[in-house]
Amino acid sequence: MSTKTAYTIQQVAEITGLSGHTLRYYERIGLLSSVVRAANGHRRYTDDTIREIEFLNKLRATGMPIREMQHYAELRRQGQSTLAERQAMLKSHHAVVTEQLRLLQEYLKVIEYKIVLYQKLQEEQQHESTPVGS
Amino acid sequence: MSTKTAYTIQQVAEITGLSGHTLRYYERIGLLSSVVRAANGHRRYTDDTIREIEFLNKLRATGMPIREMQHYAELRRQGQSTLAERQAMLKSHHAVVTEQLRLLQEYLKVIEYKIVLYQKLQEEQQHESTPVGS
DNA sequence: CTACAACTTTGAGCGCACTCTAAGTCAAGG
DNA sequence: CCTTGACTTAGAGTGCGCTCAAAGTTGTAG
Repeated sequence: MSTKTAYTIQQVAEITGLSGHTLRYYERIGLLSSVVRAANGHRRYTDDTIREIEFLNKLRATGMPIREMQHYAELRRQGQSTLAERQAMLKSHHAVVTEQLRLLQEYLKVIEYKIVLYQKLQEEQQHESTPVGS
Repeated sequence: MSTKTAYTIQQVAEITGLSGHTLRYYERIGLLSSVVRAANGHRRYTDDTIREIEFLNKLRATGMPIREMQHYAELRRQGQSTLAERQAMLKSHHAVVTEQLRLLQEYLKVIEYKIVLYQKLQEEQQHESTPVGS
């Protein structure tokens, strides 16, 4: 009943959506802690590592720079004494993303407005016989 | 009554948040149509151009690649016959951004969850054996 | 006249986040 | 034994979006 499921790099690539190249890259820049090796030197990923990668993916997708993720990973490695600092990082990132979200929504409205405007212009065009400059 | 207000590149930089370098760059890759020159060859921007730049900024901020913006600008230059295509581009981009927004909100929730988790872990830590103080 | 600041151009350089190449190892199958 | 294919490493290359450098012109102030 032990969760000894060990994934190959190929499998993890499929599961996480990262390429094998990127998985190795993430490991060597210190984003991934402790990837175990098989007898032949090949990487063997655990469920834990996969969950770790999936969280990293969410940080990336929300725009956290690699640099910051490296810092986060470093704190993680230092153990529970860094819980507060990690939490602070997440809070700060949360605020940034929230603001980003607000802006996106605002800009989306402008784009919507423009779509409607283009609609009107096209309708005008069809009701007119002679083209008019914009 | 004519709005003859002509801005220097420096002024436009301040207004739009883009650097002078970037304004020239945008012009040479064809994002900006028709920037008029003063007698000495210096650029003079109109209110119209500023509005154009501000809209481009919104497209950029919502993640539209420069390539796509170039296409959009090219269509603009071709006149009102491209209204439908430009509208289609904006609609497509709108859909992409909306999806992006959805994902961001989802990931934000995961981050929130983690912040709460870290809170709990810290509280546990304080209620346990080891004396505080570092 | 000189100095300086603000612009101009062309083209090179940079930071980020991958992405790929080359050369090598190893285990399994024919 | 030989080939195949999945892996390994270190390091080079790529694409994007700027960003800067160098050299030259122009207009104004002292």
